[in-house]
Amino acid sequence: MRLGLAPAVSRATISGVEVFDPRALTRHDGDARDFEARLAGRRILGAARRGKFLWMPLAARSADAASDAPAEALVAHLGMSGQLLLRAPGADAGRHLRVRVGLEHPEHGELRVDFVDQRTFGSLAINGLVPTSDGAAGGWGAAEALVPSQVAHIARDPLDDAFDAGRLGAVLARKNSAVKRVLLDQTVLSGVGNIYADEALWAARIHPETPASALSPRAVGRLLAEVRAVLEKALVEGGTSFDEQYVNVNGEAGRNELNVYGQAGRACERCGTSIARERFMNRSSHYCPTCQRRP
DNA sequence: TATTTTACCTGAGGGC
DNA sequence: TGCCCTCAGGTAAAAT
Repeated sequence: MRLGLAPAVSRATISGVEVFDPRALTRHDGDARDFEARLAGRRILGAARRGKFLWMPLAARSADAASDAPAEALVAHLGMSGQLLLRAPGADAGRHLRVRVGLEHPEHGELRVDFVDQRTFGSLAINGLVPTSDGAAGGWGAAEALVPSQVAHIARDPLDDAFDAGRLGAVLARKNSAVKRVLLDQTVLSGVGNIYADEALWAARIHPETPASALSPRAVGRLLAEVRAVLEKALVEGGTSFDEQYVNVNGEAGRNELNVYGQAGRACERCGTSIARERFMNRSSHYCPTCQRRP
């Protein structure tokens, strides 16, 4: 989504903002009027991402520009069902349109970004930027070593050049929690949700309930490699469309195919054993009982 | 302090 | 037909 958004929003000026549902602003610390007023007339500098958080740094208003570095950003988290759709100005609103951002781009002309969200777990916010703790760029597509303050506690994703693999190993070694629980903890590593956790654990042949501290350094290395492979594949395929909520900026579904998630009862691709599904943290885990031995 | 559970939310789909 | 229940899951607050 960030890749699709970046060329359309970079250097564009926000011509107007309409908030149709205030629940889309649960991460914003002002009301809808404040949100609209603070965005109108601002210029977007780019589109950056860390894990599942996306943000668009905003140029300072010329009057209060103390430095060249942006001071705040428009932050988005899509939750489960959020979409940022790039649409022509006259396009249909659709049923779950929550926020509409009108843009004027120096080359592409008039555009709009629609924040559409069925389940309303996603939201937008205007948030101050703070320096990164490690001094590296804030995330993918970030020009500066800055990150929105509400994203500062989120770890880098495993594909980020500045990702600290040593720290991951150290955290895993001292956690007795199930390894899948740790994979889902965005303060340890980001970008992995329920689907990609199951896929990476299957690929690494590790049972989701294995205590993180019980993994050998070799197993940790294998797991990290598979997490990276799963994320890279998903990015190439444009994401995973388990239902119609997962789409790119043009509303197109991802084509990523899965080995275990949602495959309960089907034969394991490697050994033919029936894929198991069980409750885990109020959701589901999918795994192969033969390839992924319960500890 | 560290870990685990729950609330938030809508729509699809199944059972009766 | 229509009501009730379950399920989907990321985050952060609340509970243990």
